[in-house]
Amino acid sequence: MTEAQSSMNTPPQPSSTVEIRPSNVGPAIPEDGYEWRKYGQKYISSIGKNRSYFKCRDKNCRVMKKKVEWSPSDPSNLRIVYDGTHNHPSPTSLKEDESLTSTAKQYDLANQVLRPS
DNA sequence: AGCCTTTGACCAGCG
DNA sequence: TCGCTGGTCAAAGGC
Ligand SMILES: [Zn+2]
Repeated sequence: MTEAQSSMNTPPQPSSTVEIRPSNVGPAIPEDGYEWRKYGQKYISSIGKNRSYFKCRDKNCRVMKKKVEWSPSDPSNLRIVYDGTHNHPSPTSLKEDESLTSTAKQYDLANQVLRPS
């Protein structure tokens, strides 16, 4: 039978293209004052946790990588691991008195995350 | 137009 | 030697 008939049938269901940025993969993109581009996500069975991979968007910062690790049952508990070093000033000013007072360095503590092999 | 995000597959190193 | 895991890349679509 001609295909163009048969009333509605075998609908290709195009609305199922591909999942569009559901934003439900993680707790949220924690902005620490820099901009990052997510380039991968994997579940590490070794520790039973999810791990997201972020890269600094700055051209002078391509070496700076950020890894966000969070428990599948506790997305609120994030573990941020920074790799590399920034070679450019903060693209976005955190606040205005952060660099003058002790307000800054708060994320520095996050950098102290130990790296157990 | 550009930029962003997501998923799958591949590769390499190690024990 | 093999298997496994972790890590990265590419493509597509949407705003
Ligand atoms: Zn940077």
